[in-house]
Amino acid sequence: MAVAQTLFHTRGYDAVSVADVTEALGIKPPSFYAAFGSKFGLYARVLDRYAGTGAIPLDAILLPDRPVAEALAALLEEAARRYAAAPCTTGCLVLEGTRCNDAEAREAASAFLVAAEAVIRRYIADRHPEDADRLTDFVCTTMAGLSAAARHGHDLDRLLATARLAGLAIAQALGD
Amino acid sequence: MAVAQTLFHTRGYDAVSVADVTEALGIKPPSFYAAFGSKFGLYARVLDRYAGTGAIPLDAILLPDRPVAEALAALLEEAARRYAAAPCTTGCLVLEGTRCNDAEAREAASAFLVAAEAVIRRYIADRHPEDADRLTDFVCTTMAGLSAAARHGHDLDRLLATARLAGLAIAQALGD
DNA sequence: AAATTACTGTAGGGATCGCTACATAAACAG
DNA sequence: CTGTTTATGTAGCGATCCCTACAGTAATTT
Repeated sequence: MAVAQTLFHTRGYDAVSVADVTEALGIKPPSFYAAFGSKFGLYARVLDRYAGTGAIPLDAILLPDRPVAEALAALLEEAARRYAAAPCTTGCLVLEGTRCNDAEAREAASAFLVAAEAVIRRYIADRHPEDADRLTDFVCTTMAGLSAAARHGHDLDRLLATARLAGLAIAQALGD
Repeated sequence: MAVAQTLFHTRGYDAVSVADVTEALGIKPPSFYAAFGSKFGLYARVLDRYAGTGAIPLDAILLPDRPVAEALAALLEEAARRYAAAPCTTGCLVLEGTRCNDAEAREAASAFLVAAEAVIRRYIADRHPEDADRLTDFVCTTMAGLSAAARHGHDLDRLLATARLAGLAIAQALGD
């Protein structure tokens, strides 16, 4: 499972073939299909696993007793850190998964994205209801940008600098 | 050529097959290969065409007699407008092209991206040399985010709001 | 008009894709 | 030890991919 997660994260859903997976796992196609059902079946399980291992722990960052602007800035910085943590698995598995060419896989990844957006929006709306929509859009768009930038080769320092600049905008929008 | 550009912009390089193109153009494969050489050959010509038709006119926005922060904010707003202009061809053809699974096509798109980044960096460095690198990263990362958000379905209003928030960060970083 | 060139359509090659039928081997129940 | 079940490996199916050899038509040249 870990190697499959690395494969999908490194190359993306489309670029990983079942043959790649079976070779990496040292199994043959029939064993693969007995275990996971399909390529998408494996991907769905990888997404679940990612939510628990590689994804950003929203609950640990978006704390109720923390200034909203500070929490959102910390979220962006954490994204920068995770997206540049490993040289091969740059960016976000979910965000990158939402743009693959398989409709089923795309929708599965989008479901995780929508769920994360909802958590962020609810957190903001709790104290700044009138800013929740546009700030959620801004945070998620910035995270998508950070994921893309990481894939383009930006290292940790560059991603962090970008995340901090975005944090400035949030602080300003929330009235310092 | 226009229909090919729309095809690549709508579905991405990988998801467009030569059969799709030949059918859309009403020609047969041999005629296609006589005209364009290969799928990549067509894509390279589409990228060139895009630079003149659909891409953002950097020179018209990044004017020397304009405050840098204002120009960069205008650039982001223009990106928001273009990325949401048509319902099918959302996002940026070049930015989306940099993440396809064909190495040759990816590098061709990346070349356009690098060139655009260089223009932006030079424009900033002219008056704010110490901020050029991180502001260029921020602007390009935000544009990548806007392109992704457009593909995720954000409409013009949402993209514009995000772009304006990012503009705030730029103004603040350049000392208001 | 005859001959050469340029082009188009048919048909298919070679490779890879996700996936599976079938036969063989291993593990277990009686 | 026999019989059943489970799992693995071999081999390949049908579809699609990018691309091309070849034959036939149209246009141009002599």
